[in-house]
Amino acid sequence: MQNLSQIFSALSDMTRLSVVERLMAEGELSAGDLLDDVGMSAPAMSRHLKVLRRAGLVQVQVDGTRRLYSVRPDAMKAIADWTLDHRAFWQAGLDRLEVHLALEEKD
Amino acid sequence: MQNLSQIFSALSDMTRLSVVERLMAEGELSAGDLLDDVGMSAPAMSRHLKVLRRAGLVQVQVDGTRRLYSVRPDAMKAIADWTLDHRAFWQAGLDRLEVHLALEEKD
DNA sequence: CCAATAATTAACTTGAATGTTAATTAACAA
DNA sequence: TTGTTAATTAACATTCAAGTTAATTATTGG
Repeated sequence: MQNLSQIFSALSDMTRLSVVERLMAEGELSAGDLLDDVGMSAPAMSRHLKVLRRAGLVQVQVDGTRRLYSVRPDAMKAIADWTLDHRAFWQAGLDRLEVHLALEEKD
Repeated sequence: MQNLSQIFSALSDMTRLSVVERLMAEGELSAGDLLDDVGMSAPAMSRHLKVLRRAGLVQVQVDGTRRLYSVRPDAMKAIADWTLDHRAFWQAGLDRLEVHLALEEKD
């Protein structure tokens, strides 16, 4: 599994975040499929996919002349794990906020 | 709440990711405190903090000449929510992987 | 008021990221 | 083989990110 900041870096671009979300929703897609309606050249998309690959967020399966991309579940889990590792912090914080709002309502 | 890609962008830098983790572990710290052992100029850190602020990841509380920074729980929750929104995807993927590994063990 | 401390903003340099078009590689099909 | 399609790599231009030092703002204490 890759570095977490590298994963975040890969997702810091709207194009790449959209690609990942689309792959999770629609399953594996080719580089050409991912190009639809994006208004971007093929080489540009190819490089975005390379960034996602190197971050460990997607994997490729060769299918003839096409490359089928899909999201790696373990990469998504790495992010989920990180948030859950700190859940005690943000859960407590949100609870405090809720109490605060509840008290404010009384005024 | 800010854009998710903006949050990821803020966390894509190791310095900033470390700052966020340190703030979650130690509670609120001043800009000067955060500078310790980082080997970086104050202006550089100041700008990292600005990035985190604009992404909605941290908040500031003025205390005399110091600025006390802390992590905003709702920002962390936004990331957690995103991963959980797609949990069905990566959970299923990991289960499949587990089955795969279990079957491989039999050989 | 004046000096000291904390932090930010300004100005500048440098390296990385992102897009383009052109060229290259690889697989398939006539 | 030859031509077509899919995708990537090469080369280049431009914009953005991140660091530095110097200057500025704001608060506190003598």
